[in-house]
Amino acid sequence: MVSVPLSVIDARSGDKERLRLWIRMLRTTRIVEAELRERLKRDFNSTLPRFDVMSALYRESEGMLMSDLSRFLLVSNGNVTGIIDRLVADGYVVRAKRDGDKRTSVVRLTPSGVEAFERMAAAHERWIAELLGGVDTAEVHRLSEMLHAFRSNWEGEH
Amino acid sequence: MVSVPLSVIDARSGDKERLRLWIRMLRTTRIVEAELRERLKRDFNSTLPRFDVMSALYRESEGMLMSDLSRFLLVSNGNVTGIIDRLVADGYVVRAKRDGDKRTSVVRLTPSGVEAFERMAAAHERWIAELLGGVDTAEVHRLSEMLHAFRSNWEGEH
DNA sequence: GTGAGATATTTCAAGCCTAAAGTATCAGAG
DNA sequence: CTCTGATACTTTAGGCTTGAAATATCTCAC
Repeated sequence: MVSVPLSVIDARSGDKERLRLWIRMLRTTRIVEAELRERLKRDFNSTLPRFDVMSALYRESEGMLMSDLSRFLLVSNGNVTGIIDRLVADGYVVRAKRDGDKRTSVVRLTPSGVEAFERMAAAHERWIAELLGGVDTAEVHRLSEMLHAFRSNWEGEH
Repeated sequence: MVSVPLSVIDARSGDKERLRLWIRMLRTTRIVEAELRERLKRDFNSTLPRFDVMSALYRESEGMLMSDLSRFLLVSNGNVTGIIDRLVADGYVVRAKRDGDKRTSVVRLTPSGVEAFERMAAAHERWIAELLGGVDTAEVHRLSEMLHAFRSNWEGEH
């Protein structure tokens, strides 16, 4: 007689595998992130967080609220304030008080910001193609779908 | 007559897919990391970097050099110095000047550090099982192998 | 043994990041 | 109108992170 159902044993061993998966995912992400950080600094004297912010603003040419940015980028409000401050200092972004609500400020890229972002984005895309080039094209699709499913599932619950 | 070989077109479209994959991977990692960070803070008043350092030291009960730690964790030397400083202040880690070489210091967990890490590690494993529970067990294995292959490939080249 | 370059670690300045507290504004109940 | 709670944003304290400069020590050719 077996004292533990097989399904439970399966779940347990699956959990070990999940832990291993997480560690590998974290490590892979860090390796690629470190490489991107280094290249952004070297070629554009910029950073990943700045790139992320500019990328979000590029897609929303009308501009975004600070709170939209922090929600979209999954970072805190105060964090966005600092990054935007530095982008404004560099002339890549402007804060505007447009609508009636005096609490909000709409931030958007300046023409100079658009130009800078486009150059960075082109390089970024080439770098990713190079860095992930070792992953088989068929597997890229599978993997991408899995991660998308994970995230949809997560957001459904939270 | 086709001006661009099909293989090139394939490579191009695969690159777009790789970019999407990277963005999804980064986002998934951030979601899970944010959740872990929050729980480590809430339940153990600790952080992810501290957990990583303690995890490395736990596996090497004889202790590690600062430079071994920074190499293993993929972070800079100066970074490790700060994290170890705080762990020492908390009584979880000791720096020892053992061998002949007066430049190096061997850091290792104290009994209190071992005890604290074991409690955190148990919770951490449960959390990962919960957070990645939505991923099918068969896919976990596939995914894990892919990432392992990616990293081996990367380290072969760098 | 001694001087040059290599190695181990720390310090520093600057930027990223969070949670929590602070400021200003808004919206709605009464 | 005015009070109350919600919302948008900034500020602050503390920790993480890097790359580069600073210290200290080691190694080894001479």
